[in-house]
Amino acid sequence: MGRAPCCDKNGLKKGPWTPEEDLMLINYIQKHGPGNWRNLPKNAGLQRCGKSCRLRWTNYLRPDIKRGRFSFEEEETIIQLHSVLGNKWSAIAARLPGRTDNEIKNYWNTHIRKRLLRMGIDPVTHAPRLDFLDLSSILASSSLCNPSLLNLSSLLGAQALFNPELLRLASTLLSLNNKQDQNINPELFNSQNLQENQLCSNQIPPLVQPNINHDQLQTPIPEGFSMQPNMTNLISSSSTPISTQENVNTSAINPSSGLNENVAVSQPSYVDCGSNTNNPSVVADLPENSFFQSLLDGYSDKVFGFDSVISTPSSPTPLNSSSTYNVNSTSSTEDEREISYCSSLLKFEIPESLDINDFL
DNA sequence: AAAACTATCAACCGCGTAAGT
DNA sequence: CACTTACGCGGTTGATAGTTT
Repeated sequence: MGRAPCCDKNGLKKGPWTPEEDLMLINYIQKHGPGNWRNLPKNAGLQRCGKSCRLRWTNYLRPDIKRGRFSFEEEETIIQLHSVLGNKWSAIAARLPGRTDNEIKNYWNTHIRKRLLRMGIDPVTHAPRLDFLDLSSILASSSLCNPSLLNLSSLLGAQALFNPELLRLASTLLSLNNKQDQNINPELFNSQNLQENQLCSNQIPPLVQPNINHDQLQTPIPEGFSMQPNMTNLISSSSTPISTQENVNTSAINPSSGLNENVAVSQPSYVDCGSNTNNPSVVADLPENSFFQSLLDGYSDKVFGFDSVISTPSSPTPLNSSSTYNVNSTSSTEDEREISYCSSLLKFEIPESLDINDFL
C-alpha cells in the first residue's frame, strides 16, 4: 500500500516560521479552532503543509505552553516517568502541564541523558552502570568490612574492570558481602565457594543489560526486601526474584494511552516501590559501615567527584528523598540535581514486618 | 578577532495506526 | 475486507547561539 503524501509539497515553505506566519496561524486557530490540519494552511493563507502547521501550533504557539527552564520537580517527574514509560514522550508530556513532548524529548537528550551518563546510570535502563565505576576501589572499601574479600579485590585487579564475566562475579560477590553484613547464613558466602560456583555457572545475571525491558528484570533480592528496580542490577543476589512490574500498580491502565494512571510521579523516590496501606513500609537509612555505605562512598568519590554526599554518620539527614537537600526548584544546579537524583536512586525500603535491627 | 567546537532546540521526516469510505 | 486519509509520535537534522582555543 503506497502512502499518500501528507500534502502537496511543491511550493510549500519549509524552515523556521516568521512572526507573520505565526500571526496568521494564531488568528486562524482563534477563529476556527485547531484541527483539519490538511486544509488549514490553504484556508489560513499559509504556504505550509498541515503537518508543519500542527507542529508549530502544538509545540510553540499554543497559549498554554509553559516556557523556560524545567524545574527540579519537572525534571524528577520526567526521570521517574521515563523509567516506567521509556521514550513515550507524549505520555510523559501528558503528565507535565504546559510542556510538549518535543520539549521534553529535547531536554532529555541534551540535559538529563547526559547527566545520568555522568552519574554512571544507564539512561535507557535507569540501572547503575558498574562498568563506569572503579570496581577495585569499591571492592577494596568493601573489604574493610569483609577482609576475606581483600585478596579477591587485588586478585581481580584493573583487568576486571574490562572483563564482563569478572564484573558479574564482582557484583555478585559484593551483593553477597552485603548479605554477610546482615548476618544471613554466612556459610553461603565463603568467597572461595562463590568464586568456584560463579565461575562455573552460566546462570549469573548480566550486570549491564542495555535496552532491557523492565518486565524482564528478574534480579533477585533478599527475601522481605523491597528494592528499587534500578538498584536490582547493582545488587544481585540469590533467592527471591523481583520484577519491577510488581512495583507498579497496574490496576488502572488508560486504554487510550496505555499509561498507568496510578504511576506515582510526585513522589520524591525514584519509583514508587509498592508502599501502600496494605503493605506498609518504612524507608531505611543506609546502615553505617555497611556495604551500602562503602559502595556509596566509592560511588560518590569516583563518579560524582565529591565526598560523602549521601547520608553519612556525621550527617543527621536521612537518605530518603530529594527534599533531603532542600533543592530550590528554580535555582538548583546540575550538581545538586545529580545529588538529589542519586539519593532517590539509592533509596530502598524495608517492610515493617522485618525488624530492621536484625540487619544493622 | 576569528576559527573551531559544542550545546540547544525548532522543525522535518518517516512510520504506525485509527477512522473513514 | 481493502484501501485511503489524517493525525500523532519518536527519531533525526540543521540552523543558530554560545563557548573555547
